[in-house]
Formats: sequence, structure tokens, C-alpha cells
Amino acid sequence: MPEEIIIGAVLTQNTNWKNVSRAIENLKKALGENDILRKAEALSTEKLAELIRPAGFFNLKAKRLKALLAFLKAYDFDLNRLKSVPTDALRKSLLEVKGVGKETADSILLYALDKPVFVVDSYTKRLLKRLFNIDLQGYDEIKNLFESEYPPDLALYQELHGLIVEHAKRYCVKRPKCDECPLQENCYYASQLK
DNA sequence: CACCAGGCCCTAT
DNA sequence: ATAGGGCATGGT
Repeated sequence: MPEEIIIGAVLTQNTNWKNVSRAIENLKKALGENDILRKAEALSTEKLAELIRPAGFFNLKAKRLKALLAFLKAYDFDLNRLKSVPTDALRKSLLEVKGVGKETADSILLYALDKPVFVVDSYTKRLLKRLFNIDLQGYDEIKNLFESEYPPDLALYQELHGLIVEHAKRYCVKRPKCDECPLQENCYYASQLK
């Protein structure tokens, strides 16, 4: 559900998905399934904060969510209208919303608005560092690296990001499980362990 | 008990 | 420019 993804993109900032889904359940229970963006925007920041409490940082995120919803209101919460905006311009607009940074913006673009942009997250950075010893600090530097290597295909970018997260989560944890990792033969970090 | 989780903004050097 | 602090819940 694209609407839930937009909300979830803000709620998941530095937070695990399990807590986020609880928060979203609260919202759905309180507001119903349809037109959730419009209804959420109409709530007070305090009420919103109460509902999203399980997601953590709830006061902060309530403000950020409200700011994003106010932006969407200018499009009458019509995601098809948003999609008709050129990707670059849309990304810029999203980044002007207070509380929406690059990862949040790109997650919305890729998973809610069907734009083939590469999403960089902490897992991506960790994987690049572990696997190839590539230590890029700049977000856009990493994004451009992937986008220059892969054709702009929506399904490809969605799957690629998903696979990166899945792999990094499973194997590139704090205490790396390199011995179980299917990529260990090609991994810089694993080779350093011995 | 300590540490972590799919960031972002603000402030102080 | 960039490092550091704050934001907060729930799981391991």
C-alpha cells in the first residue's frame, strides 16, 4: 500500500520495522484503511504522536509526518499527480520538507511512487565497506555509483535494495557471520578475518 | 544490564 | 565542512 509506505518511510528512521508496523496498525485502527493520508493530516500533532508511539521518537516523528502530509496535501493527496512530476524535481521538493532526508525521500520515490532511484541506507554502506572495502561517505556518491552501473529499471532497483538489506542484515552484523555468508569467498572483510 | 534498529536536524568547533 | 548530541520504543 503506497500510502503506508510513505508513512512508514518517516517512521522507520533509525527504528526497526516491527515497531513501525505497530504504529501503522494503530493508525489504521484509528483512521480506517482508505484516505489514510488525508485523515492523518487532519489529526493534531499530539494525537498523531500518541498513535505512532511504538515507532519511537514519536514527538519528533509526529512533526515530521505532519510536515510531509502538508506537502502531500498540496497535491490533494493524489499520488498519481505526484508521479507525474519529473523525478529530479520531485526529489528536490521532498528534500525541502523538514524531516525528510535523502534516504526517506528516495524510499518514497522507489517504493511508493515507482521511480527507479537507488536507495542508500546504512546496510548499503556497511555492505560496500565489508564486501569491497569501499568507504564512501557521501550519500549521492553511492547513489550515483549504482545508478551508473544499472539501467533505470523499477523492479530491478526494488529487488536490488531488498537483497542488499537482506544480506547485510543476515551476515554483515556487528559480530559478522562470515562463516555462513555465501559471498565470503569474494568478501574483503571475510578475507581479513583470518 | 547494554546495545541495537532501513535518519535527520541542529549546534558547536 | 563535519563531528556530536538528541530524539524513544521494543527486541535480544
